[in-house]
This record gives sequence, structure tokens and C-alpha cells, in this order.
Amino acid sequence: MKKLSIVDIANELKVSKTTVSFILNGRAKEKRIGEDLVERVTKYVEEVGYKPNSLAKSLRTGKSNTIGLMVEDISNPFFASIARLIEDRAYKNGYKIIYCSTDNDTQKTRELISMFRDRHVDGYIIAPPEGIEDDVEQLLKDGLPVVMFDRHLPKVNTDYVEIDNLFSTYNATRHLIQQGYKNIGFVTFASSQTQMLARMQGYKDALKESRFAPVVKEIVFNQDEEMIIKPMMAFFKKHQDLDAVVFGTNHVGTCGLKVFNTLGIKVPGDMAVISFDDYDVFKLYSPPVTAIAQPVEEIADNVITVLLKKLNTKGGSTASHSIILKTNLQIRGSSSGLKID
Amino acid sequence: MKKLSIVDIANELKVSKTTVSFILNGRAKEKRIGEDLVERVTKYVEEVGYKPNSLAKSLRTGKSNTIGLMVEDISNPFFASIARLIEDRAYKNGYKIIYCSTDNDTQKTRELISMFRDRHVDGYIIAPPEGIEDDVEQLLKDGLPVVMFDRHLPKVNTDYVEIDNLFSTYNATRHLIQQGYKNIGFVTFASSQTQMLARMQGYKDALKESRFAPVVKEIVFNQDEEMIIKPMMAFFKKHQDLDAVVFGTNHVGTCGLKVFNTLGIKVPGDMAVISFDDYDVFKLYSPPVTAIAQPVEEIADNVITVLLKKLNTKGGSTASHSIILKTNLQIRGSSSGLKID
DNA sequence: CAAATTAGCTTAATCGATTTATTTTTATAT
DNA sequence: ATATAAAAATAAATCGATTAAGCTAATTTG
Repeated sequence: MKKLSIVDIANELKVSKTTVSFILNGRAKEKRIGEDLVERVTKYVEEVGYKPNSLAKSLRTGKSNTIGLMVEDISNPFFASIARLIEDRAYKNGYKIIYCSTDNDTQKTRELISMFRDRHVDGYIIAPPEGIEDDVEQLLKDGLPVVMFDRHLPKVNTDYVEIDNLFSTYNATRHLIQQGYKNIGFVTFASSQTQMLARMQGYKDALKESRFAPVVKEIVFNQDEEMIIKPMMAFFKKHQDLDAVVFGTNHVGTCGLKVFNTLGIKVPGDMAVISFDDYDVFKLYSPPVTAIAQPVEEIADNVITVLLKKLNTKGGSTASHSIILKTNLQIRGSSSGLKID
Repeated sequence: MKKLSIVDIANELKVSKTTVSFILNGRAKEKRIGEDLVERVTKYVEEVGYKPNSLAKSLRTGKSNTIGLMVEDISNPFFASIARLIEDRAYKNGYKIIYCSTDNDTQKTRELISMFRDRHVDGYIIAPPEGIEDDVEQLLKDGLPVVMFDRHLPKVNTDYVEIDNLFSTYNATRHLIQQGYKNIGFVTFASSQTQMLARMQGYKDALKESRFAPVVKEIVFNQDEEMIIKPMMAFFKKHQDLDAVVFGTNHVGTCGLKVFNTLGIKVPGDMAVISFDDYDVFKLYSPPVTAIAQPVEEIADNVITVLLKKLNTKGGSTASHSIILKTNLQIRGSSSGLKID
């Protein structure tokens, strides 16, 4: 009951394994193998359910039909949705996914890249932490296709799919200003990743335009949610004058709502809120919370399209694409959204 | 600048590749290779950063150091958290993860199992849909370790890690009864998976005990959330007499809250709610929603522990474990939780 | 001191495919 | 009938590791 190999097939049919291989790889015509033989082999293979050993195949051809997907944290709803969509599209195109969560940890990520190389993944989809420029550069130099998303490495010239982060927070902040809010804070994770810097800048630009002073809190990420909530609580206690806040990520936003619940701060009565990313938590909050919705499907679609294109052009040197998608400000809780002093 | 192979190392050091291989696999002592040579090889390998080609290694040894993880849907927070925890533990033990979402689709799952076999994964972690008994049976027959979680296949004798589903809903329903609710509904996805049947049974048992009649709505799963919300809305419109409801999964629960929002039904004023799974949506709802919290970390821990144990005992035939963990009923919104007619 | 061990390495087979180079068979032209 | 070209299939090399079996020189044993 052992697994069948191509030799078994060849022996059984009394042909050479070369012939079987050619037929199975659709090169029968090209190698002018007789139609009757092709038929006979195909039928038998079908009958016994033979499937080539993909390890052996990969070893010989150098292709593994696998894509490495590196997200920040697969349990974060944003990355989980993206992963799901990418998974679907990848499978449909004959690729499997190996994934991992980087935790934005540079050292861990470098090890993971090395692991992926080791496994000979054909292409890389990465939401990169800082500090992996050299490793990515090396991948590119070795002709391996890399697509980044959510953020990019400014010093590395590769394809990436992002959203218009700066405009998103700029627009959200302006929305608050137009509603009459005057003390608008910005709470985010401490990070110098491109998307974070841009979100911060968008907020600051909007405030500057209206000559308001920025009030920013950058929280150091921690696995333990308590360590996020505590400093945030301190921040809001200290800045009692704030009447609105923009949260830089869904995670910060969710924690923020928890803080407000604990402190008895009413949203949006006492504090207007806009969070990055739009999820059930924000939709179902009462009244619902305004949020910056990322076009998750579009992001995933673009990422996989760009990667597949690279995988299919062996030459490699197609020019790099930078795709910037638009977000959608979901304005909610409008009834009480207008600030009335 | 090509990738180094063991032959390159051997040639460079003017020893045979066998020797190099033995040394790298820690069999130097056993194969009585001189200490100085061991040192020389180790040092050189370190220096040039040589890493064995894992495909070749897997082809030869039959081990791929990969675990296949099959969840229902990686974008569902329950599965995403589990996946994250399993990923961490697996990496720590030298295993990589290939994952996929089954969508509870039998045919798709069978193809995915075949894909995993193809890639020679060493072990399987599966949240199984119905109808894959034969495939799993075959895996077991071929000596491949399989651990199931969240549910199991009654006809297949393999390890699994679950929670006490029946007691969980029984307990939740009794809680509602004790609070004075008299018309308690149960809304869930239509499914005959073990965990779903048990959850339903727990609800029915509790009602029977108090001689109440069950009011059940089973919704056919659909990728499009609208197709879940619509029938649910019809159900609640039809059963205006309901004063409480138990939701069978987090997804149904979230949709339920959306329905109540739309219909203007106050929770828990007009309708007391208990949902399976405990997530931010329920915690942050105002007032927060009572939920049945699964011990996600414990589940993941047990799953990976059982699997690793199986992977490390080549003989295979360790007796199967069925691990049943306890859930935690997170009682919330107590202030308005007591039903006062 | 010859025979038997043992230490220290190497040769060659193997895993299961793909692919290049080559041979055998058949058909066509001269 | 024979040389030549085309068609059909195969042998053998290769990918990069692991490992069983084998060889040589040094050491031990009787």
C-alpha cells in the first residue's frame, strides 16, 4: 500500500519514466509521443490516482508553488481578513500559503525570511517591520518576487500596495474640525513604519491648517492588553480638555473604547471618536463609531495580482508598482455627531 | 553567488559530503569523526552561512517539519486566535505551519487534505467539516498524526480537543431562566457538526427541565452577511414574544446584535442575549453582552501538545486522547440583567 | 608478529521527480 | 535498395541531501 512513484507507473505500463513525465507535464505533443500511448498513460494514472511527489518536483525544478505570507499578527482582524482573501486567490492559482506573524520584531522576521527561503517559497508577501531592508534587498537580488502591503520600506525599491494613509487621517481630522471639535488628540502605537508616520502626519497637517495644537500619545505595543490600556487611561485623565480623538489603528481604537467605558466617558457625547479600520466593534458600538474603512478586498486583490504577474514573468525586471488605494470614511453616530457647546 | 550545497562545502574542505552531513546532524561522535575535523567543518559552515536544502532533506528523510492547519475560516476571530497561538508553539518546536480555510465545505476540504499530503506535512490539525471521515481514516491508517479541535468526527477514533459544549449552553440557558426569562430562543447555524448538536442539546435540556418550549432558528451559512441577517430578522419579527436568546456562535451573535440594532430592540431591556465566544464586540457593547468564553489558549496548548507527542513517538499507537475543556460564562450587564416584569 | 579490532573517512545508493542527450524505429526521398 | 530525415521512446544525468556499506591505517590482542 505504499505511495506510488513515477517508476511504478512506468514499470507497470512498460514504458520509460521519461515518457510518463513528459505526458504528465503536457509536453506530449512537443515531444511527439504517440496519441495512443498518451491516452493509455493518462488513463492509468487517473485510475490509480497517482500524484507526483511535489518535494521531488520542487527539488528538481526549483519551484515550490508556495507563497510566504508575513503579517504583523494573524489574530488582528485586519490581517486575518487580508490573509483569508489572499489565501483564496492563491489557492485558485495553484499556490499554497505558508504564513507567519512577525510581531513587528525585526530579529524574528529575519529568521522567518530565512525559514521561508529555506523552504523555497516562490514569492513573498510581507507587511514589513523596520530593519529588514538588507534581507529584502537580498531576496530581490536573488530574483525572488516580493510584494509589500500595509506599509513599505522607503529604502527598498519593490512593489507595494498601500492605502492613502496621510489623506485618511487628514480627512478624518478635518471632518472632526468641521464638526466643531477644537481639542483633537491622536493616539497610536509608537512606530516609525511608513503607514504610521503618514497617519500621524495627516492628523498634524489637518490641525496645522486650522492652527490647532496637536496632542499626541504614542503607546508602546505590548502583547498584554492591560499594558496598552493603562498608559492610555493616564493620557486621557491628564488631557481632560480633549473633546475628540483619532485612533491610529483598530487595536488602539478598541482599547480606547475600553478606556472610555471604564472612565465613564460617553462617545461621542464627551468625546468624538474616529478609528482607523472599520470592524464590527465600531459598527455595533452604540452609537456606532466613525471609522476609516480600508478596502480590504481591493488590497488583497492587488497584492496577489501583482505577485502573480511577477511570478509569471521569469525575466523578473518588470518595473515596480506602487499601488495606493483610497479609504472610505464611514461617518456614523451623526445624530449626536454635531458638537453643540 | 549561487546557493551553497553540501558538495561545495565538502570540496572546499577536501572531505567527503558524508562526513559533512554526519557532523551537521550531530552524529560525529557516533560515527567517530575526529574532533579537529568536526571543529573545522562546523566553523566553516558557520562562516559561510551554509544551510542545508530542506527540500532535499525532506525528500530523503520523509519529514517536512511542517504541520497542516485546517480551520473553518481564518478570518473568524476564534479561529484566528487559535491559529496564532498554534503558530507560536509550532515555530518554537521547529515546525512551520501551512494553513487553509475549509469553509466547512466537504469537497474543498478533501482536496485540501490531498494537497497537504502532497506537500508531505508531518501532522494535521483539523476543525473537520462532516463527510471527511474516510479521508481522515486514511491518514490515520498511513500513520499520520491527526488532532481535531472545536469538534470531532464521532465515527473516527482520533485525538481531539474540545470544550464542554452541551454544558455551556445548558448553563447559559439556565442562567437566563433563573433570571426570570420565560421565552428563550436559540439561534445558530444549520449544521450537524458535533459541537453544534451539543450546543443545541444543552439549550433544549435546560428548557425541558423547566418545561419551557424551545424556539429554534437554524440559519444556513452564507459568505454574504446580508443572507444571514435577513432570515434572522424575519425570525425575530415573527417571534415577538421572545424575551431572551442564546446565539450558537460568535458570528451568529454579532449578526444578531446587528439585527437588534436595526429593529430597535434594546439589549438586554427588550431582549436578553448570551452569545457563544467572547470577543471585543460583546465586551464593548453597551451594556456589555453576556458570553460563553472559550479558553482559547488552553485549547491551542492542548492541541499542539497532543500533536507534538504523537510526532515524537514514531511507533504511533499511543491511545487517543479526548480532551474536554471548560468554558467560562462571562455574566455582564447585570444591572439591567434581572428581568422585572 | 600476525590476526583482529577500531578509529576515521569515503564510496555509492537512494529519495522521486525533470530534462538533456541519445538511441531505436518508421517513413520518405533518391 | 539505400541514404536520410522524422517520429517515438529511452538512458542517464541532475537537483541536494541522508545513510548503508566499504575501505585503509593505526591500534589492540593473543
